[in-house]
Amino acid sequence: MSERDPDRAVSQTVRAQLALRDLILSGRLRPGERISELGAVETTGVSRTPVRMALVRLEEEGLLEAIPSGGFMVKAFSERDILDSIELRGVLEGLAARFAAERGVSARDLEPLKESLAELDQLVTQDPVSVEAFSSYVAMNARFHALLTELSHSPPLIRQIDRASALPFASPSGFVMAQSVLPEAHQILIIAQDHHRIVVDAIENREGARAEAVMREHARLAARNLRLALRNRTHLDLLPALALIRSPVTE
Amino acid sequence: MSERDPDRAVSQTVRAQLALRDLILSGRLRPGERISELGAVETTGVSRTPVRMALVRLEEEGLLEAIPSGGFMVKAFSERDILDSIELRGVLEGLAARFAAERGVSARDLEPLKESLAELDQLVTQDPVSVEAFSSYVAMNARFHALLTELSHSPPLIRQIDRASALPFASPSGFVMAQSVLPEAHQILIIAQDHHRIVVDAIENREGARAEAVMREHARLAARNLRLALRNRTHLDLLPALALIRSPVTE
DNA sequence: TTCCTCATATATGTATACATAATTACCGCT
DNA sequence: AGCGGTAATTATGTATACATATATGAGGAA
Repeated sequence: MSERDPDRAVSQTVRAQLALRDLILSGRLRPGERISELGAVETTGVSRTPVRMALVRLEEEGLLEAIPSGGFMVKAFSERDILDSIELRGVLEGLAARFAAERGVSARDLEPLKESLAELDQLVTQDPVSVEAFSSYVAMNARFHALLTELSHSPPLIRQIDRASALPFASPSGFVMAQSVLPEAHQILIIAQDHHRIVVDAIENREGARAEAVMREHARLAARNLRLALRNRTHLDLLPALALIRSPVTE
Repeated sequence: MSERDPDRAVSQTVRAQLALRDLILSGRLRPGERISELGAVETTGVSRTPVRMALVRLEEEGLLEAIPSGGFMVKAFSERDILDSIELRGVLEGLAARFAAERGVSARDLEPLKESLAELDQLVTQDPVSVEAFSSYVAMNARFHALLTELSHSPPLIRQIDRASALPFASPSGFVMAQSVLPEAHQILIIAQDHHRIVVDAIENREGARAEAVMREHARLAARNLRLALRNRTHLDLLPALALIRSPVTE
């Protein structure tokens, strides 16, 4: 009853979850910092019950860690943790691609993936890729990966991939924006798109091992992007997820 | 204030979670059935708040599914879902074994795994394996898999494996008890133990690909056990997890 | 000065009351 | 007799009040 019209659409729990996630990823809540329920109530404007729900969900999401004595703290990640999360996602996406290849995909189901591939081609072929192009690349890339995952037709696997990709630095598009300011940008984009093309081809020809291997290697591009971005320390602001890293990157 | 001494140790939330999980796995709550919060309050004896917490956690655990209009229902699994979950666990454990092999494990860290291996040997070498032996095999097998997972030294991966193994039919020991009444029991046990031995050897010699491959194949033993158990329809009561399966096995 | 203890305060865990949305049942109409 | 609409009931989402456990600070004694 206390709500105005514009907010009525989403639940208080979701609103609290979004607000807290934003606070964490933006770095305003530092890794290791304890999250006060009362404080969260003040900043989010909702009561303790939905705040607690949101905290539990964020813990399952991997952004928070339960404190043994009670409550939650912001999780801290090492660079190794991030690289492992990327490798993990690659392994899972590799399994999805192998399932799709081994089990076969109807031409009708493969259609959307090929369309997505063609859309990506449009972007990659322009030589100086504009920053706006990178933004839309992020969305289209996410769509390609989502479609590919679905082709596994395996709900348990899709669920696990979603969970693994929930951490922003592990998502398929996690470090794409870092490319936009790197000299190697265009090369990496071309290679990534080649991976996309190969995996579609492998699925179509039911080459399971090939599809799996290329998706694993594809994920490692994200690891390369991360390392490159950490070398040239500039433009780390493009990667809010790095606010969660343990020691080095805090400005 | 309302608690007696013996119960004070665990929180109401955990108690509700355990009670509800037991209700689900025992099949008293059927797949697809909506879980009434009020009903859960009556059966568990705790109030709505911890019940809701438990429901959220069980959803993240994979046993419940959120209903769009609100509330939760018991999740239903197909036989394919179960087989995929097993394959998924194998892939993740394979990654853990590969990490351990590639990154190297100190002799001191490998010691507990070798001890666990030796303990398992003791059991496997008796020819007619007693039913009690199978029970302790379940615990020792779980320990071996947990130790192996830890050797990856990768918190994100360990976390994902724990999540994947949370579903009872996907856990490393999920279908071991089914073996106890199967004629092929001893053979499968011997093969499984050989896998254990090989993965330790592969890790010790830093053979990443071999370690990964054998753990994948190892998980497929569980799939074989499942299929065998579903053929000889006897003793399905040893596998309470199958209460979650969609169509066939409901008595 | 330092450490231990006790008291106070604040935090989380739990219970319940209230409001709103959804589902169901019943009645009327076609 | 079947379908649709409305009302009533029940369910979930939210807020808050209460109890308990933990953490912190102050005071006293060694």
